[in-house]
Amino acid sequence: MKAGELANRFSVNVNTVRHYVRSGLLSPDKDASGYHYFSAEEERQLAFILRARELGFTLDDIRQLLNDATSGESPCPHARELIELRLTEARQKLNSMQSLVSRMESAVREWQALPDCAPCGDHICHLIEGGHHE
Amino acid sequence: MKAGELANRFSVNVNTVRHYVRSGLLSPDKDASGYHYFSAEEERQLAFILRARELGFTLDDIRQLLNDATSGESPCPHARELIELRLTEARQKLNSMQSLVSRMESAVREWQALPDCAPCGDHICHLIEGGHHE
DNA sequence: ATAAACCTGTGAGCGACTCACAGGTCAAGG
DNA sequence: CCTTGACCTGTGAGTCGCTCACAGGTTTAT
Repeated sequence: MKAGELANRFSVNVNTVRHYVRSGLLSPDKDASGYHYFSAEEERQLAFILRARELGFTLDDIRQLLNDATSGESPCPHARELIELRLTEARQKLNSMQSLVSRMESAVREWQALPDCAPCGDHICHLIEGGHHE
Repeated sequence: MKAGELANRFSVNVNTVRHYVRSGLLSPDKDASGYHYFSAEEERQLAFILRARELGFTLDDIRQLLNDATSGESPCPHARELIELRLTEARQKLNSMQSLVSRMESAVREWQALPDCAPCGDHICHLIEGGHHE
């Protein structure tokens, strides 16, 4: 199977597949004319990569898990450590996204009652500068 | 006021200040020896930038708002449009972060009952490959 | 024979910093 | 006067995970 076909089968951009090849997550053989040949094993490996990505692993994490597996080690202990790490990070990011969204929603709400400002030199945009709530 | 002092006053990394200078959001004059001189106006402008950043505007957005203001236009209409745009994006990102976190939490929960796998050739990591729920 | 539709590697762009580096400037202490 | 150290400068590159563009090679259909 060639790159485009594999990409189609998994509904990902062909450039994503090529990115994984470039960064060593997939290592397909090449045929005589230089085209990549993705075997069933590569296919399974791509499925693994995509599932791991869905679970919040970084590509570096995935590289490490794949290295474990190919060097005969169980990747599971690393997977457990890494997912805890990524989950902590994801929760932090989620929190900051939540406060961002509510900050933005408050601003939009407050701005509805406010007129546009004319540029008068003592502020840049009173909407933005005005509503501090800390 | 020089870069480091300004950065301290606003509790931001001095490199952030320098980044804003480099990308044209701040345009301090320079003294004879080549050092940047941040006036009270620059200071107010940095405060504006930081507040806008808190409200989810991109640096490009902020650049546009500053351009409006310096070209004598009221930035408020743009601010209103842009914040709606960024809010929509932020909500989408928040949603995807929420589903990511719950996917990760489910995985961690399920994995507690599962043993580490030995690498047996027909899977890479059964923890990761196992639990699809779509 | 030629055009369309693939494929290849490589380089660059996204966003908002952050760090590293080489070199200039300045104040304080000996 | 000189050195040390702390600051400053511009520039280049790294982060992350793609995504696109480009120039050129291959294959397939007409």
